[in-house]
Amino acid sequence: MDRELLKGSTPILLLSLLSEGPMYGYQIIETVLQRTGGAYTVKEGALYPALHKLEAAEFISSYWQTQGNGRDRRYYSILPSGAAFLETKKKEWSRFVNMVEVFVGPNGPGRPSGSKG
Amino acid sequence: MDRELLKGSTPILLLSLLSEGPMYGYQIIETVLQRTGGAYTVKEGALYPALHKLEAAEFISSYWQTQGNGRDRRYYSILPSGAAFLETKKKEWSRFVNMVEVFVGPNGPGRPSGSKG
DNA sequence: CTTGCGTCCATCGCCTTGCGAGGTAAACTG
DNA sequence: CAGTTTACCTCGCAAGGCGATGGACGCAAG
Repeated sequence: MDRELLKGSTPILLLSLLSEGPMYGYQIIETVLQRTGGAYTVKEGALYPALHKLEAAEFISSYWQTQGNGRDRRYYSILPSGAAFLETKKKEWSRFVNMVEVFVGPNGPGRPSGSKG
Repeated sequence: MDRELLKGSTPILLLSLLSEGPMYGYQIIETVLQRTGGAYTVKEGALYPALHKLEAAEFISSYWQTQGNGRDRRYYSILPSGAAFLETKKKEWSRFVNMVEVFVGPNGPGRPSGSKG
């Protein structure tokens, strides 16, 4: 996957994931890996800075949770402002995709546009 | 439009446009402006470096065309390798969009997924 | 105990990209 | 002559993803 294409999509991914419930970093990496069938891996070097930025912007908040055995996890959960930001980002995403598809055409192979699940 | 989201999409845009026929820089800017209804402007600072990079990679070639009155235009046309690269990029684009939509969901408002043209 | 692996956090420098600003030049308008 | 449009181009900056690196803990193998 072209890394340049990925730029800017991380916040939406993170916010979307977090809108389903609190998650911790490693779990996010695993979840993305599983859901994309191994096609995409969120890299730590991209994940943590993005998470921290989102937190600094107060779109998400974090709390440490001890596992009991010493294995600490930092959970992130979405805040109301983050949910609102997500909606904005989603619309922006739609506009972006539409914009590009005006040129490349939505008739791309392997991309059914009517399948819902 | 978020500039970060745009990153990496320029080559596809350019190659797609050029696959319709030769164009010159200024014309590309105008065309994109028109087709997106003014929603998106390819900036010169992004366009020319991208064009040069594409040419250096031998995906496109250029030739100067004098207007007769002195107004020179540099036309760019897509090469076979560029067309092949475009196809690769299109597939990558589809994969990318699908990947993100696995998380944000394709149920985004304002983005009809059934309209074909 | 030591080695290695998996889990879990995080940062740093590098590379690439888009953008704003700046520069050059010719034709047309006033 | 001055301003706008057409038409090309480059530079420095900001921002993001990535690979490398590092710390810390638990568990299994030797």
